[in-house]
Parts: sequence; C-alpha cells; structure tokens
Amino acid sequence: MNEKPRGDYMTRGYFLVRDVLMKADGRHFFADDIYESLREKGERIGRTTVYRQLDRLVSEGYARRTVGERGGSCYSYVKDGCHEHYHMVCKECGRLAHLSCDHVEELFHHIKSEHGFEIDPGQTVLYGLCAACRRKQKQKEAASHA
Amino acid sequence: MNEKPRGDYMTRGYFLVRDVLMKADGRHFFADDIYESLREKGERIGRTTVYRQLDRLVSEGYARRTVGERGGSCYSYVKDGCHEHYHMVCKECGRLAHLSCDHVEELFHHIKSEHGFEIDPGQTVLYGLCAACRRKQKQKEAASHA
DNA sequence: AACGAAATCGAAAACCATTTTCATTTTTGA
DNA sequence: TCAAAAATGAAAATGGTTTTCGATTTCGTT
Repeated sequence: MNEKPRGDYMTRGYFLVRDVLMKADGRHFFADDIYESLREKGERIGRTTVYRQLDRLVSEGYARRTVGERGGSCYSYVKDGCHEHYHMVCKECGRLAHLSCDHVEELFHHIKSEHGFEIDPGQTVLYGLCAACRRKQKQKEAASHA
Repeated sequence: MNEKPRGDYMTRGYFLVRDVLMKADGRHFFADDIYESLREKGERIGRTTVYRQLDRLVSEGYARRTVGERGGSCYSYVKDGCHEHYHMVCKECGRLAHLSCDHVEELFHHIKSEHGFEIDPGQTVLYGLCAACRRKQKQKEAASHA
C-alpha cells in the first residue's frame, strides 16, 4: 500500500525519439520533423509522445532546446560532458556547433566580475554563420560579379 | 497613373506602439502586454495593429525581437547606435541590459578567425542573471539558513 | 481644400505549434 | 501474476500570431 514514485519508465517512445536525435548528432529538429520521420519509417507513435519525450530528454540533459529563427523550438542531442561547452547555431543551415574555448570562459568571467552579469552557458546560444556557409556566401558573391 | 511606392505612413498606431517601447527603455514586452496597456489607457487600437507595428519597428531597427523563456516573442527599444552593442537578458526579471565591451568584440573576432564562425551580434542574446537579481538570490539563500 | 491611390486599421476567422484531457495500454516492482 | 505508476495517443483545447477583407486614414497631387 506504500506508494513510492518509481521514476520514468523506459519505453518504446523514449528510445525512438532519443535515437533520432542521437543518430543526427549536431543537426537539430523541430518536434514535428521527428514525428514525421518516425511515421515515414512506419513507427507507431503520436505527436503527443514525441513532445513529451523531448521534454523528458531535455530535463535529463540528453537534449538541448534552442529556438529556430521562425520562433518554434528545436531539439538537438547533447553528448556526455557537453555541458561545459558553448553552442553556436548557424542562421543559414541551422547546424549546431559545439565550442570548447578558454577565451569564452574568460569573457564570461570578465562580464561577471566587471559587469555584474552572470551568464548561463546552458541557455545562451550564439547565432551567426558557420565556416561552410560563409564560404558558400562568398562564392555566390564572386559569381554575381561575373 | 504611375504607381510609385510611397513608403510607410506615419500613423497613430505607429506612434502609440513606439512610445510604449521608448518610455520603458530596456524593459521588454510581449505583444499582448503592449496591447493591454494601451487599451487600459483608453487608446483605440487593435491587436493586429500592435503586431504589425512591432514588425515594422523591428525592420526599421527601432525595436529588437528576443525570445522569452516561455517561448513567445518579446520586444524592446533600441537606441540609436545601439547596433554595436551586445545584449543580455536577465532570466529572472526579464530586463534587457546593453553591454559595450571591447572584450566581447575581441572574443567574437577570435571565434571568427580561429573557429570559423562569424557571430551576428544583432541576433545573439546572452542569457543569465543580472547583478540585482543575483543579490536578491543571495539574500534569500542567507535567510533560509536562519 | 478636395481627390484618389497607397497604406493602415481592426474584428473575426484562420493558423499552427504545443498542451491538456482522458480512457486505454504498457511498464515494473513485489 | 498482480496492481500501482507511468506512458500512450486521438481528439479537443489553448494561445500566440497571421490572414482576410471591407472600412478608414494618410498624403502627394491637383
């Protein structure tokens, strides 16, 4: 009669959603992308479950929630130990890049001690252009000067 | 019969929305906050107009669109010349802080040259805790040790 | 001042990502 | 195997934002 919490159950839906993220390490998805791709593969899963498992993965630290330019939530896989890293999202291709760099840590420390603001690296995402997309953009420019 | 574009008109709705942002420089609002506060003041304006004028202000560079923790869009006023500054949003009080700091510029330059990623300061917002909220948090902690 | 094309206005409806509801099914410890 | 705890998913609800469209306002031109 004692009602103890048993914690989260390991279910089919959990593994399905986690696998999509794991197998595409770095790239990130809207919830619906995941739902669609699973359905296309013939998996029996509902939208609701995808949303719920994504929430669970975020709270477990397996997934990171970022915000797409169009406003919705995107999810991407977080490798073990990735919490000390910083994250950059490319505005062009949407890819998530992991940045491990002492300079960043130093800057955040400086901002805290000199400006009083304590930055949360888990929440903060740097937006810009990745190397590959910068290259493509330059090629386009060069081509248009023909 | 010549159909030339005449540009945006200066209208009542435009000034109403812009004034709300200007008068609360730094603090940021959800679109609906602005709509409600204008209605409370007795202003005759529709939700649709608020959304449209906010879009216009963003494209004009007068307003900045950021993303609240709950997911929706927030808007805040951008002072002239504010584009070379960096922005921090406090997770606790929601206040927007402007940061003018050579260290940031140096870091972004380093990331570009060493990591190949070109950060867009206009899009990037640093999330964390402002000095005031850090102080409050510490006071709470101290009190709970009573 | 009046005209009229271009732009804005706003109420209601549409849209769409996400959450809630709830009856059913699955998981898991005992 | 049993039963409590948790997950499932279809459908409905939610809530922020956009679209629609007829009425109204703006503003350069007469």
